[in-house]
This record gives sequence, C-alpha cells and structure tokens, in this order.
Amino acid sequence: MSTVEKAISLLNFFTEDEPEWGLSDLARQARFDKATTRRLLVALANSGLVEQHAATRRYQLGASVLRLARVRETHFPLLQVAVPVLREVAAATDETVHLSEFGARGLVTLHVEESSKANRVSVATGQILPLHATASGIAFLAFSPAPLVKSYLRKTPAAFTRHTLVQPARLDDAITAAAARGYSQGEQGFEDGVVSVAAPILGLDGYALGSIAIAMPLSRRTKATTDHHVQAVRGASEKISARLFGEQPSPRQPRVA
Amino acid sequence: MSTVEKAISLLNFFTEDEPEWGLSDLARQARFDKATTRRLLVALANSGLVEQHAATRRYQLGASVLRLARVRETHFPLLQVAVPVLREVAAATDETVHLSEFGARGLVTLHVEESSKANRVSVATGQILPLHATASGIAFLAFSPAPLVKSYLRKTPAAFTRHTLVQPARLDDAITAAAARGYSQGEQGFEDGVVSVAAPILGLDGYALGSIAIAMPLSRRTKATTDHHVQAVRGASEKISARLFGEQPSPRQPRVA
DNA sequence: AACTATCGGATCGAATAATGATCCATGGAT
DNA sequence: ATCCATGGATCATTATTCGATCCGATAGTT
Repeated sequence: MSTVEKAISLLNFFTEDEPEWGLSDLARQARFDKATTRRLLVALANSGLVEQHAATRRYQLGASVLRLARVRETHFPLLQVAVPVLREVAAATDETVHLSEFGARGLVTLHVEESSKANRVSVATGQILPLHATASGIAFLAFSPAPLVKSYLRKTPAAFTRHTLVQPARLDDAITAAAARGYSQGEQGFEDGVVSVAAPILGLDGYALGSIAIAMPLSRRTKATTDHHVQAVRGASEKISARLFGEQPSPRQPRVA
Repeated sequence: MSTVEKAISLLNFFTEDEPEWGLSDLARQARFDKATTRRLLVALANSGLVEQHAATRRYQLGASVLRLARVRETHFPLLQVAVPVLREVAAATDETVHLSEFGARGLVTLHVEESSKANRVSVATGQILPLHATASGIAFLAFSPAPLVKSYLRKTPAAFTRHTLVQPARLDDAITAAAARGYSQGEQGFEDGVVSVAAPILGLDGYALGSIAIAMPLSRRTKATTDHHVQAVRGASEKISARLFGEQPSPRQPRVA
C-alpha cells in the first residue's frame, strides 16, 4: 500500500457510528504505528480532509469533503437523481431498495432505502457487492462489455451460501437470462433467506454503470410481489437513466446472438 | 509538502467548472512530473477518491467522496442547518449571502446564495477569506480565543485595496467594536465597491466557528438596507447556532473589559 | 501523595518508497 | 504520411517515510 493509500484508508474509519477518533485508538485500529498515524493525520489535516477538535485533540472529517462531494454531484448527479426514485420504489413496495455503482473497487452500494417492516433486509452503504452472488451484480454483468465479464468469470467465485452460483456455466446462464429479460433475480446467493430483483442503470455508452435492486426476506415472497418488484425496479432504472442523460440509452449487451 | 499532501492537492483541481482532467493537463497545472502525477492519481483511484473514465482515460472525483461528505454532515450538520437559513436571508434581502467556517487553512467559504440582481457580489465556495480584510473575518476574530487573535495580528496584513485595514491599532478597534455589537461591517477592505455585514456563528464553547455575511455593491447601500442586513445576519447566526446545538451558546470574547 | 497507565506529540537514524528522466505505443491533427 | 501530444511503463537515484523511543500531561488507582 502506498503512503497515499494508507493516509486515505484512515478516512474510511470515520463513519456515522464513529465519526471521531483519538490518535492512539485510530493507530491501533488501522494497525499503523502511532507516529505514522499521526504524520498521516497531520497531512490530511493540512489538506482539510480531517480536522482536529482543539479541546479534545480528537480528529473528525474536515470541511473540504463537502466541497468535493458537491463537485462530484454537480458533474455527475447520480445520487441527486436516483435517491428520489429509490424513495418512490421503497414506498411502493415497502421493501429495502439499494443503488450501487461500479467503480475501481467493484460494485459499491451508494444509497439504501430500508423497508419499514421489522423483518427487513439491511444493506450498508459503502459495501462492495460480489458480482456473481447478488442480483445487482448479475444485472450489472449482463450489460457490461464482454472483456470485463470474461475477465471476471476467469476468477474462481467465492461461495457465500449453499445457493451461491459458483459453476461458470450456471453463472453464464444467469447472465444470459438477465440480459434477455432486462432484469436479474437473486436467490439467497449472498445471504441465506434473502431474495432480490435488480435492473442495470445504463450509461450513455449503453453499458451498465451500476444497478438498482429490491431485496426482501424469502418468507415474504409470492408470485405477485416478485412481479411487482420486477416492474418497479425496471421502471426505476429507466427513469434514472433518462433523467441522468435526458434520454434512455439503448442497451448494449455482451452476449446477444 | 508531503506525498500525501501532494496527492490531495490534486483533488482541488477538480471543480464545478473543470470536473475532469487528463493526466498531462493536470500534471502541468499542478507542476508535478507526469510520472508522479500518474502515481498519485492511481493511488487516489485505488482509494476511490477519483475515478478514471475507461474510454476517455480522463479522471474525475470518485464515489467515495459522497460517503465521506455524508458522514461529516451527519456528525456535524452545519450545511444542512445553515443553507435553509441562508436562503431565507437571501430571499429577504436579495443580496449575496455567504457562510464560512474556520479550519486549519483559514476561514473557508462553505456556501453561497447569490442575489438575483444583475449587479451583485459573487463569492466562490472554497475561497479562503483574509481575516483582517473581510467582515466575515472581523466577526470571527471578535469571538475567537485571545491567543489566536494575537498570533494573527502579529503577521503583517496584506492590503487588498486602499481601504484594507492594515494598521494594527485600527484592526484592533474594528475587532473590539464587532465584539461589543455582535456583528461587523466590511468597507471595501477586500474588493473595491463591495460592502458587507457579518455575524459570527458560535460553537458550544462560545467561540466562533465561522461566520455568515451579506455582501452588496456600495452603490446600493443606504442606512435602511444596512440596518436591515444587520438584523438579518444576527438573526440568522443565532438561528443556526441554536439549531446546531439545541440552544444558543453564550458568547465568549477575547477582549471584553 | 505517590504510582501507574494512557494519552497526544516530538525525535532521528535506518529503511523504504517516491521521484523524474527516458522510453514506448497509440491516436488525432495537419 | 508525418508530426506531435497523449497516457502509460521502467528503473537507478534520492528524498521521504518509518517506527523504536522518549517526553510531558492527564487521569485513575492505591
């Protein structure tokens, strides 16, 4: 890990639950030397990414992250556009709805609207979704460039449950089916007892840039809810793409005959 | 500048106006070697702070800045709280209203609501305001701990216009007056033809953590507008502190008799 | 009051990672 | 067809980071 990556990795310890850190605490948690941690924090503080509370000497995220987020959202307003749509879907289905975007580190959960039910599926923002084991991942792969899909399929997929698709042939079938139908279904592939449907969000090039998914406990699934969710998720996906680009991109698929 | 600071300084080139950069361009602008710039960008990309558009090879801010901003705002919702108040003030006065926060790098403009008038004052978010030459700065100093004020006054202040207060005695007077009245007035100290009034935003410790200001062209100033602005800015400042902390902090001033 | 543990921070020689001149392949522009 | 700028890769040199150690302050504990 480069020095820069170490420094930035410290930022990821600041969360909604633990938004403030003392030096020693953070050093232990990050498994860096205390002196190293301090140097990194000072560098981050000089750059405004973190701030130090003068009285308590504790560190928290700094004001400049707000500016960065604003620039990103102005340039590429996925969240602004998608969150209201997610809310609608969550309201219409009363199940957990989540949005993910594909970046360098994989398919990252950007936003979650949770169901109001007590028995609901919880997803953490920032979580990285395994492409082969989630409905979101399959939907994404089904509308991704062939080389990306191929290179991903070369890796041996990890099994998270007894239901995770690990045989390349089965995975391939799932992707082909999703490409043909325009949506994917998850069957307890990532966590037991959780099923979901997902649709890709297409970029201007016609390839998926992320996906939107509805997840529910298996116990609640019926034919009717599934159909409803498929409709909801496809409608939402189209709405988001359309609002992002002013038009609905025409899909490009890696494996269409 | 440390390696980490160099890397992060690259982030500041991504703005609303120039949200995407090519490698060579950015290297020239930042005055880093191209190879160095690339290494830094790769490190930033691995951390999710920037992303590279696969087709154009250009870089833009990444998805993880959104997460960081959300954590910061959840923990310390200055913007969430203040922006609606700024909007009210902007609506009531139809002049440019801006919010700033004091951090490691100085008094930074966090948010701006511009007047709808053609002849208006424009302020850039992210701009660093000189403490001695702006109403915001004087308001901040008037409610800052004595050592901070003293150490700042030791530096020789830069003159931005003929009207900038540069004599320590005059500056001191301005700060004392602002401390006594609870607001400050700017008289073309930073830019010719611009006047403003500002009030501090107090933290729980009773010291200022930033300030809010209304700026207008000198040509529009009358006794009546000034009075109105003073009222508006003080009311807004109190409202923001109160909403942030559930109560209005009692001010602590460095130089009260 | 003395002791102890832990905190944030500072120091400095050794170890490592950053640097940048140089090269390469690609793709527009003239 | 040629030229130039682009993004990216290489590697010996060098500057920076690393971390064991020390320090003073604070807060419990005995």
